[in-house]
Amino acid sequence: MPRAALSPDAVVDLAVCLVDENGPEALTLSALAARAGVATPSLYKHVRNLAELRELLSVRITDKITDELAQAVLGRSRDEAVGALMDAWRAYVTRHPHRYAMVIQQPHPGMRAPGERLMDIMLAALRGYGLEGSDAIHAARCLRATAHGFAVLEASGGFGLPELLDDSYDLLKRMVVAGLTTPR
Amino acid sequence: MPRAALSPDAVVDLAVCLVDENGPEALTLSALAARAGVATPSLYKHVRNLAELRELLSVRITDKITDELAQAVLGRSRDEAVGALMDAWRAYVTRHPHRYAMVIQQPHPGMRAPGERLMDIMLAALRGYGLEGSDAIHAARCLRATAHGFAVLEASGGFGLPELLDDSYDLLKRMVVAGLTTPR
DNA sequence: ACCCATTGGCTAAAGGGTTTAGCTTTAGGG
DNA sequence: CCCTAAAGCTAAACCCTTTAGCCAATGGGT
Repeated sequence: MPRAALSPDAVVDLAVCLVDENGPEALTLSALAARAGVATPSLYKHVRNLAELRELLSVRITDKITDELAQAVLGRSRDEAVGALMDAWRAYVTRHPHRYAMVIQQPHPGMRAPGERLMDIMLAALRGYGLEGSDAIHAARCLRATAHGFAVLEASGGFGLPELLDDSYDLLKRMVVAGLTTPR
Repeated sequence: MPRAALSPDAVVDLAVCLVDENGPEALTLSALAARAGVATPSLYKHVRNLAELRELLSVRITDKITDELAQAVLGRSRDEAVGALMDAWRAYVTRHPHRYAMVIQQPHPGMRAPGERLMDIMLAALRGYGLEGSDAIHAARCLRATAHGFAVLEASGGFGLPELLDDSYDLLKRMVVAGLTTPR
C-alpha cells in the first residue's frame, strides 16, 4: 500500500477547518486540496465527489451534536432534561455557527442513521413525561423544530439584537416545557 | 429606449419559476437566460450578479409571506391570531417548499426592510397578550423560531412520517400559546 | 533481498457557470 | 430624421468540478 498521508477522515477533518474559518461557501475541493497540500483531483481517491463530502460533513457534525446532547441529558428528566438538551444544542451552534449551517436536512441515505440517533436522544429526554406512541413523536418533532429554528436563525445572524438572545431562549425553553406539561 | 422585453422584475419572476420547478440548486444564470430566451451576459443589464438575484428573490418571497401572514392575522387576537399566523406560515411553505428554502437568513442590507415588516406582523399578532418592550421582542423571536424551524424541516423533507405532520404542528401551536399564557 | 500489485498522487483536459469588455442594434425623444 | 440610451450580442477570462490515464511508492509474499 502507498503513502497514506490522506484518508477520508482526514479529508473531512480539513473540510471542517475550512468551514469553521470561512463559512460553508468556502468549502471547495480546490481550497481543500490546497489546504491538504495536494492536487485537486487527488481528493477523488478519498471522496467520491463534493456532494459526498458534504454528506460526510453533515454526518460528522450531527453525530457530534448528538453526543453532546446525550451527555447533557444524562441523569436528568422532564423539564430539566429538556432545558439541558436545548442549552447544549444552542451551545454547539454558538460555538460552531458555520458548521451548523453546513448540515444538510435533505433526507440523504447516509443521514438516516445519525438522524435517528438524534431523534432517540430527544425521545429519551422526553421519557419522563410518559408520552405514548405518536404523542412522543410529535413532542420530539416540536422539540427539534424549536431548537433547530432558533439555532438556524442565530447561526446565520438572523436576529438583530444579540445582547438579549439568552432571554429569548429562556422563553423558548419555557414554551416547550409549558406545551409538554399543559394538559390537553 | 430599446426593446424592454426584460426587466429586473421579470427576471425575478422567471427565477421564481425556475426555483419552483427544480429547486434552489437549479437557479443558475445560464438556466435563467435560456428560459428568458436571451444570452447569459444579457441578464447583467437587469441584475448586478447572482448574489443580487438571490437577494431580490428573498425579498420578493419574504414580502409575499408577510402579506399572507398579515391577511391571516386580520381581525384576530391572542391565541387565535397566533394560530392563524402559524397556519398561514406553514401553508405557504407547503405550497412553495422550494421558494421557502431559497430565502436567505444572512443579514443582507436589502433584507432589512422585509425582515422588519415580518417582525412587525408578528408583534401585531402578539399585541393582545399585552407584552411590553423587550418581552414582546422575545415572544416574537420565539414565534419566528418555532414557525421557521418547523417550516425549514418540512420544506426540506426533514421529517420522516408525513401523515402526522398536522398533529405535530397542532402541538407546536399549543406550545407557543402555552408559553405565552403561562404566567412566569 | 526482490518482485509486483495496490494505492495514492500527478498532469491534462473537458465541461459548465459567472463575470467583464466591448460591439451592435433598436426605440423613442427632440 | 437623427441620435442617444438602453438592451442585446459575442468573445473571452476565470474558477470549480470531474474524468482519464499515467507514475511512483509501499509493503506483503517469495
